[in-house]
Amino acid sequence: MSQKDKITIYDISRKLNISAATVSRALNNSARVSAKTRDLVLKTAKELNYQQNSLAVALKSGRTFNVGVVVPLINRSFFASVIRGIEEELEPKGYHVIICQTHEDADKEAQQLQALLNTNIDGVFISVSKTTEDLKHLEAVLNSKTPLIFFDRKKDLKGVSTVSIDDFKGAYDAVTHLINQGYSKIVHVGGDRNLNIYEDRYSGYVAALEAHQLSNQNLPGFQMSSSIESGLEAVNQLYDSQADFDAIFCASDYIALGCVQELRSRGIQIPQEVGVVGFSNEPFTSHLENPLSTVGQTPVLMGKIAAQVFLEQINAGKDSEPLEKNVVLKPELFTRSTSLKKGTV
Amino acid sequence: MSQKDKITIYDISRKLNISAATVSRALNNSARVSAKTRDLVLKTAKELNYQQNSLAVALKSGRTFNVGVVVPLINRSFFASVIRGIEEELEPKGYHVIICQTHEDADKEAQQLQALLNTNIDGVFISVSKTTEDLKHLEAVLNSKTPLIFFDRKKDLKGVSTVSIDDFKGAYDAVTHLINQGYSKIVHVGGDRNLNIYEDRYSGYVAALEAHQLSNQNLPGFQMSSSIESGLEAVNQLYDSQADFDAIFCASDYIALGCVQELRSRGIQIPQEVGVVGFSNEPFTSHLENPLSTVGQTPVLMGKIAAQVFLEQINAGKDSEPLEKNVVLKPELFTRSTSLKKGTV
DNA sequence: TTGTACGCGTTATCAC
DNA sequence: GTGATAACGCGTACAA
Repeated sequence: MSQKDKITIYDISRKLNISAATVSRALNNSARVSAKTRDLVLKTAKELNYQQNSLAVALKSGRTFNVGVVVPLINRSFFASVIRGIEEELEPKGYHVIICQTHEDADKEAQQLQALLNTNIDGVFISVSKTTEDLKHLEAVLNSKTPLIFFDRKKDLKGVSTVSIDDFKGAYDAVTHLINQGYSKIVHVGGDRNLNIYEDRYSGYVAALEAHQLSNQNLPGFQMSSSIESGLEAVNQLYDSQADFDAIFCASDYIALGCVQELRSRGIQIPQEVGVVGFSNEPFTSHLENPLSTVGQTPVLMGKIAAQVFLEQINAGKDSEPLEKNVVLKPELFTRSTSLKKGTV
Repeated sequence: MSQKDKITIYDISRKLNISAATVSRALNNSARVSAKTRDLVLKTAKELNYQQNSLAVALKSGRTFNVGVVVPLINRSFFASVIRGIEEELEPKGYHVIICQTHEDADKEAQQLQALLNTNIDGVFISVSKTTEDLKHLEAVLNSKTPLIFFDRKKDLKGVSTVSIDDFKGAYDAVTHLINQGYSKIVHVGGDRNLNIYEDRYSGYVAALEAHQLSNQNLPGFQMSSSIESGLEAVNQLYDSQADFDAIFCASDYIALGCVQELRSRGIQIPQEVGVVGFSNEPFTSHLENPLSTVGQTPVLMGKIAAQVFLEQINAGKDSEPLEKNVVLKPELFTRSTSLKKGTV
């Protein structure tokens, strides 16, 4: 069974004394083939264990049935889940998903995108890195007529469809929940507002405070990276500056975890003295002894919808105007132990 | 700047009134080109924003500079880190890493592998799913002369290099640590021993007990899936059967977390009454209020070494005998709060 | 040093 | 219904 050399449609055609063209037609279910020869071709193809060379097909057709997914970090549960959603939707249609991570590096992002383009990808899904400012590499994708879809983290670019969640509402709901639980001096430890998601979460936070006449307290604000260390540092700064606060709304679960750790090491009671809410619903948030309240983002659904948008674009034809679709998903608040001052939901 | 149509070496050759062959040579730094024409070609290539069509190159050369990584689950920190190690080693060499997940499904694994083969991948890294019994799809990879490398979870197959950690030693060290901390009735909640890693962890556990004359206690044993639920269930079964135990060595961190949760909900003191050790050093283990003791597997290093083995194989030439290299890494025990009965390391 | 011609495996467009 | 033939874009013997 050591079938080293790849067999082609020519091997089949020789064996059957027919032309390669006929074999190709038979394999592709063309109507212009007699049922008899088609069955014969299919049978011998199976016998010889023929495998279509998708490289040749791609070179000929221009379609590779490969799509690229570019994310900052692969090991964030959020991104892994979005990818899973894309896979679940696209693999049944014969597509392959190539995953790239940028490690939040704009240069690396540009390289990855260029490399994907070189392999004649059929489409690109991207959640941009937080250092991305220049958009040339994204425009290059559009210029090559390759469908481009932003998910979660997006940039302002014509002709690009986006799938995101309503970060404003997610933040607004989270802060409102804190207020309903009896907290009134709510600090926000946010992310880099260069990214739309962190900008929107900040705006939602501000709006919720305003809606409850709590916005004139001169509360300190933070823009930090999404990490445990940021959370530790933020809490330290709050106490160093003797700020008056009774709750922290964090732009990420990692920040929230850092806050919780530092608060606890200072002997602060959570949620009695200080309430904490995170963002993303990373799995570890529910594993903690005191599960963390957080905002869920339905990432699998996000991936599925992004994939559907891509398929629409493909079906519309390669030369049609890029359809610009903007889907916004609803976030979901998970109220767990770190924010339940009253003990009820 | 709407450069829609892809430009080829022919476009360059026409513009310069030279042959496409010369352009190709110039682009590939062939010695058989005058410096003058080479510079000219390179310059106009840049002007025209020429991008090599890697599909054509692949079809011609048989090399795609794509490698596939097949893992059970992408969102396990362990696998994500191995992938990162592979990337770090291979991307500088011009390779692309295509990631596939099998969701522990042998059929899906076979499909993924076949699909990768169809795209003329240059190599395959795989950690097999736990349901994999039939090895035909793996032999198919070998028959196609594509380098195949097992990491972590391996199968017995000739001509395949493997990179793994010493699971036996990892388990042996963990159990010995528990014994040194004063535990003597140590139960093992293991994984499916169809997988070599769980088999080895079980053997290491048994050997450590034997080495300390603790093996004749008729302790109950478990083979369960790696999940929180498994841990909950195992602890429940232990108490239901009124088993006499004072420590649990778990084959995974998720099982360990489940054990900890159930023990705590029953009011058992950890580590005073019962000690717990997990396996893998998933990040959440150090995030817990009571950080979980666990066995670390240096996954990034594992990925890097797997990549190096692959490169060796490639450099040895495609038709050379497949070199069978077996690298075994040393595990690293992280002793944290859940196993420190004496309070010291 | 450069050009010609061919092949990689497939599909599409012609004829017949 | 079937068979030549060209074409996708590139690399490379071979010839010049």
